[in-house]
Formats: sequence, C-alpha cells, structure tokens
Amino acid sequence: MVSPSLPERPPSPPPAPITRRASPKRDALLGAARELFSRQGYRAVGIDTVLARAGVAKMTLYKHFGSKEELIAAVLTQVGEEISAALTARVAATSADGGPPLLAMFDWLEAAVRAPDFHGCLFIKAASEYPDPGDLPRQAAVAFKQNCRALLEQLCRGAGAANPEQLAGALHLLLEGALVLAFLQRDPQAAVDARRAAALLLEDEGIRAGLLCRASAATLH
Amino acid sequence: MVSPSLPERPPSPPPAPITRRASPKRDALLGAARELFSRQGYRAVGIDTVLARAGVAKMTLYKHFGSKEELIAAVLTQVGEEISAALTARVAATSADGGPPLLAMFDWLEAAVRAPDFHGCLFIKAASEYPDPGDLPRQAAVAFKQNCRALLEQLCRGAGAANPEQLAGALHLLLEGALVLAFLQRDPQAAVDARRAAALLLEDEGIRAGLLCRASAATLH
DNA sequence: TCTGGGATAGACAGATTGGTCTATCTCCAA
DNA sequence: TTGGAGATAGACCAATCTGTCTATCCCAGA
Repeated sequence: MVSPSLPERPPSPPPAPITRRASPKRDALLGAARELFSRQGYRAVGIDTVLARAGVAKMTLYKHFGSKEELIAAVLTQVGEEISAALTARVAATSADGGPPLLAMFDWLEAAVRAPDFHGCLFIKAASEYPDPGDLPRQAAVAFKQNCRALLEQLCRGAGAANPEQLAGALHLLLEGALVLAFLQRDPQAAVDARRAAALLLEDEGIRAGLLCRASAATLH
Repeated sequence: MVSPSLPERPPSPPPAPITRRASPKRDALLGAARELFSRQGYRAVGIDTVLARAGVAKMTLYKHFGSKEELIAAVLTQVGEEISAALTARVAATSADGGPPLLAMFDWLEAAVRAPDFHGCLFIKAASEYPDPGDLPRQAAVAFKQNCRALLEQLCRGAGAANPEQLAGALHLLLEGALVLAFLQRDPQAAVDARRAAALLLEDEGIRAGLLCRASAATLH
C-alpha cells in the first residue's frame, strides 16, 4: 500500500502585535510566563511573579509586550508553533516508518500528557479565562485549535477517508477529551483510551494501514 | 430485545461545608454567581459584582458561604445535581421509549450546548482556574465528572458491553471533547459529531438496540 | 409592643493588580 | 573614550480584590 501523503506545514499563526526579535530577555519572559500560567492559571499569576521568575524588569516586559494579554497570546503562539512542529515531525517520522500518520497524533498526545510539566491544555485554559471573542488569548487559542483541525483533516484526506471532515471532527473530539480528562483525573490513561477509540474509528472508515499490529499489541496489555 | 436496566440515581455529591437551608438570599447568590462565573470566569468576577447582581449584602454572602471558593464549590455542586437529575431523567425517558440510553447522554449534551446560556463547561473552567488538588472548586469539578463516568459505566454494563469501563472511557472522551469544542468553536456541531462517533463505537461493541434508525436519520441531514 | 433573627449599607483593612514613569546603569561597537 | 541601545530597581498610580466589622433596619411571631 502507498503511504499517505506527508502533511505540509500548517498555516502560520497570527502575527504578533509587537515586532519580535531574538532576545534573551524576551525568551526568559515567555519561559517564565509559560511555566507559571500552565501551573497556576493566567489570572491567578500577576506580572510581578512572572518578572521575578524571569529576572526581568517591568519596563522590559512592557517593551516586548504591550499588555499582559499580549504576553499570554505570545506564549500561546510560541507553544502552538512548537506543538505544530512536533506534530508535523512526528507524523512525518511515523509515515516514513510505514505507520499510521493519524495515530501519530495520539502518540504525541500520550507523550504530552505523560510529561512532568503537563498541567492541562494551555489553550483551553486561555479561552476559559478570557472568553470574550475579542480577547487576544482566546483568539490565539482558537487559532491554534483550528490549525490542529486542519492538520487532522489533511491527514484524513491523505489516508483516503470517505468523509475526511467528519472523521477529523471525531478524532478532534477524542484529542480534546483526552486533554481534559488527563488533566482532571491526573492520569494519562485518557490518552491511551483516546488512541484506542481513534483506532476503532479509523477501522470503521476502512483505514487499516498499520493498524492491526498496533491494536493487537494494545489488546495484549 | 429487552430494554437495558434503568440507572439508579448517581452517588450523592460531597457535603456542603456550611449547613444549607432553603433561603431566597442564598438562592439569589447561587444564581447570580452561576451566571457571572459561567460567562466571565471565576477569578475575573469579584464578589462585589456577584453581590450587586444578587441584591445581597456582603455579610449575608459570608454567612452562607465561608469564602469565595466555597461559593464556587456550592454553585458547582448545585449545577452538578441538576445535571445529574436531568441526565437520569433523560436516560429513563429514552429507555421507556425503547431508545438507546447511552445515546441519551449525547442528546442531553446537544441540548446543553445549544442552550443560549451555554458558555462552556463550568467544571472544566473551575479546575482550570483552581488547579491545586486542595482547591474546593477543583474537588467539586472532579467529583462531578467522576459521577458522570460512573453513570456512563453503569449504562454500558446495562447495555451488555463486553468491556464497560473501556467503552465508558471512550464515550466520556467524546462528551468532554464536545464540551470543549462547542465552546471554542461556538458551534453545536461538535455535539452532533460526538453523537455520531459514539454511535459508531456502540456499534463496534455490538450494541445495536435502536441505533440504526437514528443513525440513518442523521445521515439524511 | 417587644424581641430576636436575618439582613442591610458600606466603611475598613491589607494586599494585590496591571500599567506608567524617572533616574540610573551596563554593555558593545565605532 | 563615547554614545546609543537595552536594561535596571523601584516608586508611583488608580483600581480592584477578599474578607471583617459596626451600626442600623426590617419583619414576623409571641
């Protein structure tokens, strides 16, 4: 069987409001903010805490980011780019090995929820805490999720699904559900469950490449 | 075919920290808090705003609830009880009509996300904003989700699933995923997708009672 | 009418918040 | 060495936050 086509790079994220250049201070801010926001939430962490953690002065923060919301949006954009790159690489590597690219998404998911710094989905949290459509964090979160959906649809088309949008919709549900339940239950089992359910749905679509050997292995556990 | 057994009432929610008695002021607080927290988030809404909306004095709030967190937890407990009751009733009504109880959960979900006051899942938001395991809002959210899981497992057993825990896990993923995507996308299509995917998974389990006629209707849309 | 329980308006307290700004320092390249 | 860019500590600002409390009012039942 011919391997499904490799995915192209997802669409670019929205442009950052303030010009971005390589800057150790900016990177320190993004890193500290990411860590703190991820653990404790966005509104629960004041900028003074971010500053102390990053070792950066307040004016420097406001030089790089116009507001706290822009800092948050910048964190989300950066994280989103990293995840997109990681997913794309993972899918490409899986394809090169003759495995199922769509299930590569779920392999990435499982690794992500097992990571020690997993504290739930930064994007879901951003949209929850900044729910107004005009809020930058919500916009950045929605943009990223749309990118993920586009990647899923692309992979479904590449896999020859009869209705790629519909299948992508179902798989996306499983991904999001797993992120939420892994966070709530503090247990990566949700990601394992998601992969299994995804495999079943793919099988229903008659997408069998490389599935059976992995599904059999799961059964043996 | 014999209808699956009806579900018993889910386990009781955790006890409220302060004695609850019928009280118009208390109800006003819970109602106002629910509305405001649902729309804007928990930390984004100060208690003064809740008070103004409820038409209640601050001392009265602190008489009924020891802290803002307890107010939040009480809202979640109340909402959780309402949802559990609604789900149980929905499942019972569906069973009485000879329909598939498991899919009744998804019918409820679709109605919920279509409601004008749907602003995302209050429980996911609570756990996101109060992520520490000792935080009352997180505890209340996790308790509710565990109840939902237990109900799902019970229905799966009643439906004769070969592995009810596993099937319940998959269905739970779809439910949570739909809540998140309906919120992010501001589109109830996620709930429709979830129901369809659930129907497929049930079919895979050989649980067919009443499925085909509904699935065919969905196909015609 | 009187009393007790429930409720009120809002002052108070200390802390925190996001953002603005001054004066000064550091570093690097020309 | 000098100048410019980048960065600093931290004061300042107005607003907001959660929770505590006083003095007072209202209502229902005895």
